[in-house]
Amino acid sequence: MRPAKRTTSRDVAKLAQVSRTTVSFILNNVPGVSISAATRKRVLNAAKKLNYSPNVAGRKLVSGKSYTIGLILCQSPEQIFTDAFLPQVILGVEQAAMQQGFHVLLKPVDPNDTGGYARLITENHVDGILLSGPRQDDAALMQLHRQRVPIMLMGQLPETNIPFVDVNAAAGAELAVSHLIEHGHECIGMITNAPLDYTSAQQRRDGYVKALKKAKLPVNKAMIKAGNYTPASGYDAMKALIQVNPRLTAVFVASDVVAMGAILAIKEAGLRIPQDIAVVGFDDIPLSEFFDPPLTTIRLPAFGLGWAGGERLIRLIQGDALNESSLLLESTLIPRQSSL
Amino acid sequence: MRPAKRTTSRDVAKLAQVSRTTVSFILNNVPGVSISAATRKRVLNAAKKLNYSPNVAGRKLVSGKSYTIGLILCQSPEQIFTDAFLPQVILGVEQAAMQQGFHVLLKPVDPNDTGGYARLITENHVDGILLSGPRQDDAALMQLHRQRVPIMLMGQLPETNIPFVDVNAAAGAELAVSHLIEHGHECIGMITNAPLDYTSAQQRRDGYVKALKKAKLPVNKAMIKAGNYTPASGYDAMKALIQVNPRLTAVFVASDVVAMGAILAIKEAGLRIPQDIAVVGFDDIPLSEFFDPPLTTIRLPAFGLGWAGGERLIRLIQGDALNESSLLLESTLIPRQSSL
DNA sequence: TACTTTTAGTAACACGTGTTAGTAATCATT
DNA sequence: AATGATTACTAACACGTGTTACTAAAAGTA
Repeated sequence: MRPAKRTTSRDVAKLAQVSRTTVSFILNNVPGVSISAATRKRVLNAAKKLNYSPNVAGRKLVSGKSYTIGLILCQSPEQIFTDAFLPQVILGVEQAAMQQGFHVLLKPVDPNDTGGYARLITENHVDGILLSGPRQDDAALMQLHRQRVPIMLMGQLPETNIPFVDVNAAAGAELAVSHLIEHGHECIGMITNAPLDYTSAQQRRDGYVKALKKAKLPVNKAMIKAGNYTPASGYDAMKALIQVNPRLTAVFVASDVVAMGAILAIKEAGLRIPQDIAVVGFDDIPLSEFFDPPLTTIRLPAFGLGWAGGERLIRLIQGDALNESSLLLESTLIPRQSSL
Repeated sequence: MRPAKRTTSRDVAKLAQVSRTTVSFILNNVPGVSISAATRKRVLNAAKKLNYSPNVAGRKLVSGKSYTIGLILCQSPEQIFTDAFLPQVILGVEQAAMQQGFHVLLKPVDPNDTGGYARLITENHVDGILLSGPRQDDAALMQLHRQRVPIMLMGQLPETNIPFVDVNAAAGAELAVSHLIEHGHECIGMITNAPLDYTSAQQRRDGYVKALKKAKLPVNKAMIKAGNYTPASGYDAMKALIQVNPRLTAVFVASDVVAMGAILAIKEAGLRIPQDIAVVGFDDIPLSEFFDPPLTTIRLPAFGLGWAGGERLIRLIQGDALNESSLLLESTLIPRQSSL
């Protein structure tokens, strides 16, 4: 009925005929203490024989460390549902954590009731927090930061000095739009990946604007429509864009998923891609190579982002100083037929 | 420098002028002990004032419970990268866990070195395990099961009596193929979602076979090609299928993502969908509505699967008897233009 | 009043670990 | 041979909590 009794370090000590302290010294390879080769071997054998592994609860209690990081996802459910980008990021985080012997606690939080995750820290469940999709209005976040809780953001929060890792989305967007300009387009629309109160949407819009300005092309607010992560939002936005501006010859859609909807709208309008309207996406999801036509897009280092975030958070937890507190990862243009 | 000292139940006790025991009784609402209304109020106020929350490490140590479940993902990295189904499942798990006050520890494991997750249990990190994508050859899993560790599978392992939740993939596949048969197709190929040593691939194949037999159509092994989660594998499989069998008028692809590649192959062969070859997918990922043409597919209750898995695992952990140990969720046909 | 029951609370232990301070035995040095 | 240093270990404490066994006072009962 009841789960088989756990084997403790005391059991190992008894079997190896030494004190519990010695067991701890040996298994943790504590530097500066001397243990004879014979007893070391005896203890290791005993540990293996009993299949001993230390109880994290006890260890956590005395050390104050939980060797767990909290991965907080502030994205809306729609984004989590549709975002093909996220799994790669998560995988990267997990990989980095595992390399350092850390675990990952996953916590999606409703963007509206942000801050419910603070309990993870106060209850000592996790040693630090990796926050994906931070929001400006997150009061709990600032509170934790003041309490010197190790925090690493994935995404930026301009007004703060909380360290972050992020993809250089603005540069990526500029890359995308410059690519269109180089191919002779002068009337280029944009559909954002998300509503504009998300910083990730702002950055991409800024890159779009910067590329236009650099080429001395006019920036027209009516040419920018907002998506909300879903293909359906891309479909609606594209329809509106075509209707408002018949001179349109190209569109930058700041999310491949949203672009999928936009492409459908273009086809339904009887226009050809890329001959009538060229399309460039953003994210390089695994499917975009198989779009019809294959989608030119910006490849983001998703796995690398997660990895860097996890690795740097753990360094922070362990008290190592980061030589530069934040990190911007660069992206690459993947040219395919939708813009050529 | 050092993180502000934690407030413990001792601090609360001191402020409220009572013993630590009393604090514990009140905050945990222990039944059967009598506490005057006055002191109860005093303690609650003190706790609130000090912003006290109990340290899980201490609690875990004495109770043996961690109020955490381990979500083990045995999928290969390719699948995790491309599987749009997974985020919804994870969200469901988290939701169910949260409702019961549990946390979710995420652990992707390499399918080759399965069993690395056993440490989560022996180290007492988690109270139970929710295993997505179980493999037949997973010795560590059986070992844990014998030790009476609470385990819930997402997906089935035919030879065992470990409780599971799963989607009735066989029935879903049958639905898909029957739909094609009803529309007059007699020469129907199949591309699996994964190599055939995955049970999820077997189940879908079995549904395909069953539908053919029911309609007294011949089953031809050469008409079944294996995919491996990626669109590229669908592309290759479809090319092979067309080459081998020119009479083909329909194909059932047991994954929307893989279907995306198959669709490209069909178009490149100069064939039209659905006039020359009808296509039915599986999963109903958010994008499939926006495929060209929109993809007929089987919708799975992804969120519900995760939710049920989490909820039932927690019931298991808490010692509740499940009235039926396992659960099969049904799926729905979503007819769209790719088969009409 | 004398006895029992209920109320309101506490002291002390257990959980399993890491770590500091200390102790005997052995070895090296003068 | 006497002293000091090193080796090889151990006893005891601390971490923060839940819980059992107990007590002293108050209330109820005969």
